[in-house]
Amino acid sequence: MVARDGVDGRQRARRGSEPQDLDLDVLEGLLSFYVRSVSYTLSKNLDESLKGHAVAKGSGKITALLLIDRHPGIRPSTIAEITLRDRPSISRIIRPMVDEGLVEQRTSKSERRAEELFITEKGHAEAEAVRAIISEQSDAFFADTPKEDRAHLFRILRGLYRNIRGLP
Amino acid sequence: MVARDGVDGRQRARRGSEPQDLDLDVLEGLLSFYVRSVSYTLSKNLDESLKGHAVAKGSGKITALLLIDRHPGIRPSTIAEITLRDRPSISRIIRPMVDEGLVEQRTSKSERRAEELFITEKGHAEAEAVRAIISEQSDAFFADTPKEDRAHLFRILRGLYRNIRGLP
DNA sequence: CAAGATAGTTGTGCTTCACAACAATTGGCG
DNA sequence: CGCCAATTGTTGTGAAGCACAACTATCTTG
Repeated sequence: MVARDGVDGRQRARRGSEPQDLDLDVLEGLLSFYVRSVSYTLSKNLDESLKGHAVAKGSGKITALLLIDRHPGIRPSTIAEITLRDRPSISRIIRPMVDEGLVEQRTSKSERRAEELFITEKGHAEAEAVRAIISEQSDAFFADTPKEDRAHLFRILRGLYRNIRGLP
Repeated sequence: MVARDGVDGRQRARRGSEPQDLDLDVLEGLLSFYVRSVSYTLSKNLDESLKGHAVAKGSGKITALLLIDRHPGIRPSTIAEITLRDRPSISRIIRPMVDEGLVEQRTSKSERRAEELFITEKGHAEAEAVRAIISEQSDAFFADTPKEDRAHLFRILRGLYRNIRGLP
């Protein structure tokens, strides 16, 4: 019923089959499709905006930087839990940040297995800059979206995240 | 102030440093963090539910299957536009589906560069099965979310997607 | 002190995805 | 008609994200 052609002789006008008018409701139930699209676009935009910014490329680095900035002494395994990644991933995310002098790593006194992470001055400045860019980019992304929808979206997504994590 | 320990002698109870009570509002503005978390969890769940189901592993295959099922004659490049992927990705997604007999590929009569994709009976059955599983899994995912929030989320995400695509 | 659990690291491989390059085909314009 | 640019699908190649296994060091428990 949809996107059919040829029979009615409109072969020539079909230039790319105009994907606009395709029945996207096919994917109605496919939440993951829309979520993926938004997620993909957001992180691509972010990578673009942060080009050259030490933590560019990879939402993992950004999240880690912000977490360490606001939670001095946080441990890698905690970051792993929060970001739904495993410990090796966090380890590989943090090492370059230490190498670049954004973060300092000290073994905990009370538990010498654990490492405590602290932001450096350079790292803090970077975190501030990143926060500004994120905010700006977020505004641009939502330019055509009503403010209340934006608030809704945040609230709902945060709720889903808490469910995923098993938080109250 | 957060995640501190040792001083008060509660070393034993610190099992994982209780990341629950961390101030997640740090990431308030970081929409991409929540979106990534939800996206990641959804596709992981989906992969799990679809284990063994031909189109398991990869939202790309699922989307392609459903699109071809509902839009006979759709072309790979159109699927690429819709799913925000590039043509090589779609090519590599579709070939195994053709090999497994889910999809048939015929070169268009009016434009011999283009391939038109059609669902086979086997593919249609698979699409139906996949739709059922998706719906089921979506219900489970939203079990603790108010119905209206779910509707909101769909509407807002669809709007953002349309913005991304430049659709009206 | 021995056994098991935990924190962080390193090794390795899988999956996703983009960019570049290519052949085949089409359309436009002299 | 004939050449050139654009488009469709494909293959080559490499980068990035991420998981699982395995290892060392440390801590807890019996």
